[in-house]
Amino acid sequence: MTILRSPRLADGSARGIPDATVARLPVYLRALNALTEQGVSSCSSIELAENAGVNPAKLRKDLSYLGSYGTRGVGYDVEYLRYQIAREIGQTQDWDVVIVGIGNLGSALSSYQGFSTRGIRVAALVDADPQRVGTEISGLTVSSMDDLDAIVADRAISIGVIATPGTAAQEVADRLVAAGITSILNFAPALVQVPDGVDVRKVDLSIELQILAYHEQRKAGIEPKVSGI
Amino acid sequence: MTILRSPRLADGSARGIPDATVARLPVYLRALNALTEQGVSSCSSIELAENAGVNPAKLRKDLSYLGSYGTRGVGYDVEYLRYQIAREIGQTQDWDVVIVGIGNLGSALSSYQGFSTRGIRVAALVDADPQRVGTEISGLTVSSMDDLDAIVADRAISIGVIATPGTAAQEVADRLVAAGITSILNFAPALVQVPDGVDVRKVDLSIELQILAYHEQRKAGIEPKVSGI
DNA sequence: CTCTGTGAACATATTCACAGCC
DNA sequence: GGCTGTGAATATGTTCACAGAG
Repeated sequence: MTILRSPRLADGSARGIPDATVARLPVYLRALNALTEQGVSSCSSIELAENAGVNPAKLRKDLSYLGSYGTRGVGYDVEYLRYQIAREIGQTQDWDVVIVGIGNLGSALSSYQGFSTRGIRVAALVDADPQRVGTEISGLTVSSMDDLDAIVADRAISIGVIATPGTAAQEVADRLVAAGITSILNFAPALVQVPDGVDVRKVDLSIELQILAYHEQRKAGIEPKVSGI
Repeated sequence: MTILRSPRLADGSARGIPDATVARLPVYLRALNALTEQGVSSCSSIELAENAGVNPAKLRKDLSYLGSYGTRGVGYDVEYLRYQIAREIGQTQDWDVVIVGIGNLGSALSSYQGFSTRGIRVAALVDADPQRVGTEISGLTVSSMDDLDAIVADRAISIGVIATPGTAAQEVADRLVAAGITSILNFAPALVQVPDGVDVRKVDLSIELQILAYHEQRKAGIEPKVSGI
């Protein structure tokens, strides 16, 4: 939740892309990859927007924050645009992440197929439970929490994933920050406090379903009222 | 992404709570539960906001959409507010969900501890792979896709979770909708199209990390420039 | 003529600041 | 006096609609 702000474009190189746009750039990248696989080498904002599931105007506005990478009257060169977005979001390099908490969810994340093609490399697994330390999960050996500092330093890891129970989340976040991690993806159902300069994003599996349940309830509750339609 | 809209409060009973507020209500519920466990029976908007990780004004505005459940000069009764929010988001009942795709992620979701206490009950597991059908995961037997219609109908399930590879996602979504599912949580890295009236929410594990990577890149790239501070 | 890039209009969300009740 | 509930102000995000490049 502690996300850096810089939405105004100042001088030359510092861009300042809106958060909402940043969150969609990976979606566009995926859509462009799909088009490449289909052998499409050029596309309009309408086609790309369809593949990404957004409104074409929104897509064009989003891309306009990066620069003018299209051709008026023609559209976008798929490969060129793909490279430009990849460069913008740092996908020209791989990012190493360390996962803390190798329970069911942590194990699933460790072997998640979708990461490698998106510039994410699971570089290390850490767990507090001595029973799990030494275990091998999809080619990686689970390390002890005591080795966290060394792992983060040695492999120059800046992104950590918390996949522990909620009760351990804050403690783990503190350890990650102390080890030098500056970005955290938190799957634990708990709020974690971090110092300024550290970004946290939260994925809460229950909350997503609770939101759907809310809408379900409304559907069920409202339909009887709208008997005319 | 196809979320029903009704932000305007019309006559009496139809409320119309903003999406952003709906997404935070489960967070408040969790914070209230935490306070109850600590033996706190009353709290101010400031205390609750701290526990939920939001601004107190935002919290008060969010709660104002539900009604006036606080007492001026005093604060909120934890138990009473907890009940009111629970009722609003449909947490006074349990919601059955069916998970499709029992790979690593699907298995992890099946045994996720956080659901049961949040009104979510994993009622059925389904997989297209005959090898997996019949397997038992945390007390549930994996069923065949052929049985999907019967399962959804018999257990009156309205929420489905897609945990398949991206390539299967649209096919699975179609099957879920055909079976009568009206809300889908999609973990597959793919866009799914659904008819009007069906809600889809998407959780994309890669994208969350890619967004963090973007911010990491900025931190790394910008610091050398801001040498004065 | 086609399709991008973008100012302007609109919609939603957040935060401020204070009136009103306890 | 203290804290909620909320109008008003601000910030952010989305969509429209069209000027302008090719």
